[in-house]
Amino acid sequence: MSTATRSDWAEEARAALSGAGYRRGGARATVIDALAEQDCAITALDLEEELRRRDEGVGRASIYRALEQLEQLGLLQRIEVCRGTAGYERVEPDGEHHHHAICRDCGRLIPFEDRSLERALAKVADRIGFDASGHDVVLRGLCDRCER
Amino acid sequence: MSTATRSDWAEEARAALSGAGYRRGGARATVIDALAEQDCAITALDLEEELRRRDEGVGRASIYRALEQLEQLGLLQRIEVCRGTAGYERVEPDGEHHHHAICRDCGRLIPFEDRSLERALAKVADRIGFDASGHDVVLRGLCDRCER
DNA sequence: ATGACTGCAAAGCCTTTGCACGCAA
DNA sequence: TTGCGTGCAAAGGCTTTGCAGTCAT
Repeated sequence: MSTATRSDWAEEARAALSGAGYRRGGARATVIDALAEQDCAITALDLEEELRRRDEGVGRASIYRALEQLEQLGLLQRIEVCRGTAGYERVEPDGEHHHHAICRDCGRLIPFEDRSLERALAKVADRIGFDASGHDVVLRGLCDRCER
Repeated sequence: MSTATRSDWAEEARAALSGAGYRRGGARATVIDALAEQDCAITALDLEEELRRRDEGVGRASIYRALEQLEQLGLLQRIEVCRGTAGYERVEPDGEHHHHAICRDCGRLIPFEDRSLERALAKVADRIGFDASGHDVVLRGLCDRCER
């Protein structure tokens, strides 16, 4: 198990942004803190709503801009959660990550990790000579609640 | 190696549609024939353009509708090729399928197959108790042309 | 003082929907 | 004849961009 914590991620994000020449801005700071607390992928619009509920409202454009910058720096991973809608989640400093099973009925995201899947992915990238910096895996089907 | 051919797929598609109670329509037939010829994923808009070039133009709405119906019947798989844009490709009758490495520089799609990856995916779905009917795998990084 | 950051509104882009007409069955 | 299939145009939904005001450095 990893020893990384969520605040490590926020710390790393701030450092990376600063290193990349970004200034410190209120909206982006709010977005980073909110992302640090998420357990799984969240969409830009859900994030906007959550922040508004907490009275930390941030302009929609600022949210999208922050997400894009963080993704660019390799701090966030973007995944498609519904048709045409993107979700974002932290990329952990130690490389630890998970994938998702997505229920086609209720849309629920079920995160999972699997070592042998990771090994297979690394091997295939090597085999085909592709310099893979990352990968997405999504299982599609019915979750245990919807299956019955 | 599979013995399935592309016309098998078109055949199967027509049969499945007919079995599902769909009538035979010109626009959908054109879309099916065009899909049968593709080597890899194609977007709705690229398909529209290709058909127009061939003077077999089909209304955009009809293309989207056909793609959706075919996906619903399990004859097409939808994958996200660019941010917010979907590509579609045939699901072969024998279950054979491939995945993609996508170059983040030039956007090129490099298809690949891998048995042990498939095994790992099947095992993990089983392990977490998820009734997976399908899966997406995308490797992200730089292709051999852009790496240098 | 300079230039990045922010929020609002407008524009963009892919996709879906409404509707009238045409065609398969 | 019935109602599915089609095409056009309009509407939707998510995301990006333009711009003027604000704030960090």
